Amino acid sequence: MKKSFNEKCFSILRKVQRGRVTTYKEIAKALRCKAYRAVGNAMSKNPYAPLVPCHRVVNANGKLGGFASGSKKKIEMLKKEGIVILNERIDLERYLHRF
DNA sequence: CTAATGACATTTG
DNA sequence: ACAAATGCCATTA
Repeated sequence: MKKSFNEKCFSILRKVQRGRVTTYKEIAKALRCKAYRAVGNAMSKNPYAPLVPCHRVVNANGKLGGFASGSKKKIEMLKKEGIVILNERIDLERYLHRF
């Protein structure tokens, strides 16, 4: 059985190491699609909660985006991983993971 | 199959 | 620079 779109997203996101982030667009690009919307949807479902670091996924403009347990929580987690967040924003130039 | 939805992105004011 | 409007894609009802 072929992998669903979300499972592909998870496979990619799973590669993102600690202290690093990615964007919905980057994931879509890795899939050779423009379905960043669908990627976000997949994350919201996220059946592989601890296995997939969905909190390391942010918006393309460096903003946080959303999070099931609250954006606040997301910020805390990222900060704990060593990521510097300024004004609820992330320096993508520095932390963006490239596939 | 058609319509509605959402953890987005880009363009416009 | 910020806020609102428009466009996009896959999933779900």
